[in-house]
Amino acid sequence: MTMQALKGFKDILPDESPTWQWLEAAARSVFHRFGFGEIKVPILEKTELFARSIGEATDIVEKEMYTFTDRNGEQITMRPEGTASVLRAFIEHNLQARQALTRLYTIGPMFRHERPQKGRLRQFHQMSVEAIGSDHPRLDAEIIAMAWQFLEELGLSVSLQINSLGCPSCRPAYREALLAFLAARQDTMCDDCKRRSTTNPLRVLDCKSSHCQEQYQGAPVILDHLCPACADHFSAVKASLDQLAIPYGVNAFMVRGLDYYTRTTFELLTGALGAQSAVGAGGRYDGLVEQLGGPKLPGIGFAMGMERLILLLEQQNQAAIAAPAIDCFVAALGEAAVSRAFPLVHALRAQGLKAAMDLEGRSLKSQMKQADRLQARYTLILGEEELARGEALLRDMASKKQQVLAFGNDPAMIAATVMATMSTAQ
RNA sequence: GUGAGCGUAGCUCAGCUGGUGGUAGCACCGGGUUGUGGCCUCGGCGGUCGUGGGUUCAAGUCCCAUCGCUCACCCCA
Repeated sequence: MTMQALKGFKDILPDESPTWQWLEAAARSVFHRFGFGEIKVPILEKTELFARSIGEATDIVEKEMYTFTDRNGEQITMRPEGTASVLRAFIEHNLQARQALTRLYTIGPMFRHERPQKGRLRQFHQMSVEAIGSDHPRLDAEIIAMAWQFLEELGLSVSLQINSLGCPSCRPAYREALLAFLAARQDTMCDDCKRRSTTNPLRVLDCKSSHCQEQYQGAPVILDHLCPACADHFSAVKASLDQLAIPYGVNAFMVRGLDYYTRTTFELLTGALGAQSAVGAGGRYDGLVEQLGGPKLPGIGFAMGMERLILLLEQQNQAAIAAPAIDCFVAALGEAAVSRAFPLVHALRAQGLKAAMDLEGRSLKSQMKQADRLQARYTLILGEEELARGEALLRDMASKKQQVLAFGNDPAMIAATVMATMSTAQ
């Protein structure tokens, strides 16, 4: 093979970019209605930013980051997620001084060095949303509702699961209870679970092995160990979701892969992504802004995986991925006509039409085929006979009806005639 | 990091137990219609069978290695 893109890195070809543009437009539309503003942040950051926010012991930081030394000897990393960078920018520019609650979103590529598979790439794209400055449970519900609204507008059907991970005052006690429970079962659990019980004990309860699941019946559940404040908060989130008629399931075993999450976490799940199940996920991170050296402000956010959304759109909403049609194809026969058509097409484009022509002097049949393939709504036929009579034929491709247009020497005038005729014909 | 499957035309793929690579489909170009698309029909273009070794009289086919892709585990959007 000749030159190829890196493993897990994909080109987005012209065929697919209309879908991407449509997806981004849909996201912006919803996010703006909910009061979010776009922030664009760099793709490279100091490694320390991610190590401190995501957590030193997480898989992402331990083995998945694209980290290298730049020419000045500084350790830098290609962002594996968006929240850390956005919060860094929030702190750096004192955005909290402008309003009590800051609502930000960012769209762009993320990088994780994993083995690629369906719905998972090394460079992938996320739409990442953050709301900083309030720990009110209604904000949690509002954020989840926005994600839900977005998916509804995309025409996608997914399921929502929520959980609460507690806070620094209730999580340690739960963790202890869980560790004790797991310690008693070390001999009978699978190897993965043994490993997980030291690296990420919460994850053990999520094991797919039915043998493990059986012995975890009766395991301590985080929701039973929440402190009163966290329990009230979670109840209020649920009540607010009910108020908005957002359907959700509570999954006490839901865990997040990043260390910074507190209290509310949620996932948007589907069975249509191969081994991957989440199209989007997020949660509250009340200590993170302070931990990164900023003011003591709570926050909540989520990320949606764009490649995963597009996989779903392909299955659930074909209309979203249709190629755009062109307005007018100009078919010219013979050098004299082609020479007249060339400036005409330019004039049509200048007037705002999507116009095309064949430059190679192919047969009319061939040009009609091209017009058809481009899904042209109209074809303007410009042949020697018409030219001699000072006319052109405008063919409606769907109805096959053709009308004769007067055809003078001024391309702009012709263009105006074509456009006027087309708009009245519609 | 671990495991499995697959690399034949631009794309999707046939190719049985080794015996000269397909009239295959789609796409592309041209003809049937001396100037009219989507259907039909005829023809044309198009291949170092991923790469390198080995076995054999003979390898797309068997063996080894290597590169690549895909899917799954782990983990995650």
